[in-house]
Amino acid sequence: MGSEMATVDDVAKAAGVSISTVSYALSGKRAISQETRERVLKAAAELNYQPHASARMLAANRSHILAVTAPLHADTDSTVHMQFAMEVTKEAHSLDYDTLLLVHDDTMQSMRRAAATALADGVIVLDVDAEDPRADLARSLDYPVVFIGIPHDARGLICVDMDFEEAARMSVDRLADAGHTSIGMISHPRLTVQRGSNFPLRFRDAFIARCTERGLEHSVAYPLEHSARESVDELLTALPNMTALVLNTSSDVAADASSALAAHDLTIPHDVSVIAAGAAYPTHRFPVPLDRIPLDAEASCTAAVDLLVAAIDRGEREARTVLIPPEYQDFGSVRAVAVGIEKATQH
Amino acid sequence: MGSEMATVDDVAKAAGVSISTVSYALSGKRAISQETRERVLKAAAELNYQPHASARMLAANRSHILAVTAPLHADTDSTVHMQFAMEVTKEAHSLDYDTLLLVHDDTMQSMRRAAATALADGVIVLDVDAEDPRADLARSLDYPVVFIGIPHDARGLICVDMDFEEAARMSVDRLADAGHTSIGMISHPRLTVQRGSNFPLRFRDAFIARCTERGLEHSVAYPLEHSARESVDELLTALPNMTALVLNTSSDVAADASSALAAHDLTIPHDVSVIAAGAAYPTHRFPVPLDRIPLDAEASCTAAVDLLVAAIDRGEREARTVLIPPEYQDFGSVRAVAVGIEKATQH
DNA sequence: CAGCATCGTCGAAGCGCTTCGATGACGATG
DNA sequence: CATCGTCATCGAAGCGCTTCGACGATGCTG
Repeated sequence: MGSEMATVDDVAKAAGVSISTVSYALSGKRAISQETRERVLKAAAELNYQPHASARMLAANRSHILAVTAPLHADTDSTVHMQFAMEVTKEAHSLDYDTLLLVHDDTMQSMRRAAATALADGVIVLDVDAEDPRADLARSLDYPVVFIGIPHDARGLICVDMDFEEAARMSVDRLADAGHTSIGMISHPRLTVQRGSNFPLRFRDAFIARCTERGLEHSVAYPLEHSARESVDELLTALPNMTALVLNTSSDVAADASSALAAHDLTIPHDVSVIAAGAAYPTHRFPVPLDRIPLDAEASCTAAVDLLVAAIDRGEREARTVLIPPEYQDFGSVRAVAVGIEKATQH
Repeated sequence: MGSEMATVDDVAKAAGVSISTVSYALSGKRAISQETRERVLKAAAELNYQPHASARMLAANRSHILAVTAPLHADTDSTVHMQFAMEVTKEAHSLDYDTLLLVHDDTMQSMRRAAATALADGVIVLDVDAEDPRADLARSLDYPVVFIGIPHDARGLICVDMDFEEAARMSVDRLADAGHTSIGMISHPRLTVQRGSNFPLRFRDAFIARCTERGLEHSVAYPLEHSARESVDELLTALPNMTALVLNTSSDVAADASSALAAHDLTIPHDVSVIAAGAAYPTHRFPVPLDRIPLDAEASCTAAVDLLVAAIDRGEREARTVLIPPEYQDFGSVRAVAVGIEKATQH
């Protein structure tokens, strides 16, 4: 076990062939006779040969490492990013890549370093802002980069993200189809939105557009911190007849929604139907479980890593944006409103 | 920016010195005249020279990469591990190391590979079980490994962990000093404990020992899933006079504690004083904020990385266990019991 | 002033691997 | 039977860096 690490030379000697033959037999990059290959494989196995990573990197000019950058905003929910980092790692592993974690204040510099020193073969960018400076960096770098999230100016970039617009439409449609005509929405905490995180805006705009399209009363609130209370108050002022609530917000705020509604003597789903859309956190264990359109880390990360590896291994670098279709999970927090009765009471 | 990457040769030519002089000037491993060094530094800066990572690794036989292994137990709270992974990464960065994320079912193999291919210079092991097979692996490997968590057989290993025993004692003392005489404890979910995670046992045993020592009534419950309800029921059956509760459990269960107590018409801290000990999650935003002895990822990770780097760079490989002293955070969930009155009512 | 450290620099030998071009053996071709 | 293409293998040239030993120059020492 501890015995000195075996090298290609050792394998070559043991198999009675040259070094290059060993290399070709193991990589399959040139034809090698069945017989010789088997001899090499056997020798390699017996010596427990493992190619020296840096030697391989240097010679092949490829590290088989992907870098994952996650900036550390104070307001950012780092557990979400880490979930993404994990999914990236899993998918990368299945494609024979390792992942390097780059979590520094200065993501730009990390990215530049990873590229300049050839430490990593490519980069996955997490937590993308609308005006993310890493977009320009990526364009200038001539180096494979895939964004999970979509910056405002996505020209020339490869991006993957959940289809937040579709998720918003799906939420509105679900509620409208159930007869709701006055829908509130709680967005992400003000700070996140102000910083210019991209997806809250996309979701909100699509929400408003769809409500307008379907002729629904609507209003959007931005919570201040970790509580939903003020937002619910706001919404009920703006929409006294509100019977439905769409949450596209942080875990804290979503968890607080039912008690915030309870403060107004409203219960889910009897008085208010609720959907948590783009939720990275589970909602089925909330005191009142909520219907959910999950932010599916696995789907996004798988797609992103596949694209990145394609860019590295097969040179597929054309810009493109891949949207992951949302999926609706029903936990019973949306209730149909009897339209006739509703109308009757209003008249 | 995009221009072809500069190499030592380029720098050497630009500075009018030999390659080795450049290397020594940059590394400082041999004396170089002030004047020459400045010339080299200037040339390097102008060419934006960044040493090629794999070349450096190969020549120096050191990758400047640390591996972080986090096995993926289904029952495990991966966000906690990821928090640790992040802290490790931050500290590693400050010591000029990068971190590779190894999150596979087969942690053993990952570790072996990292060592055998010299991909990483050392490994940080997270989520350590009492009977963790990685302990034996580490002993057999002659390779720097640091455990965050303490396996049952820690001989020959370098381990870092929070001092759970001390945290348990601290909790008991706090409550006992406040006059409580009947203390319940909710441990980690049954599955975690059964799997042999190490720290729940250490905490529980120290809790029991201290209670016994101070002559306090006590009982321990193991929740089944994510709810505290059954555990609270159990404890109140075992300890009808219970006035204090120590939580050393998962975030879900801890968050549920106040409502589980409320079901018995008990409020915190009026009827029951509560301490969350060894909590990786924040408790001050709970409906009722809880006193907390945090599981301080930063402290453990900093210590662990420092030890690992010492083992790598300075060969300090002697076995040792470093315990991080716990720290008490008061959020008002512990209330003093007037002993005289208590006694009076009992008589 | 011969003898000896010390300092600053250079050249060259690798680190372990990949990969290109060359070579020989062999059967197929005209 | 000379020629050519294929197939399997080998040798050698790097990849970009670190590091060891050597060497001239300089400054001390006795």
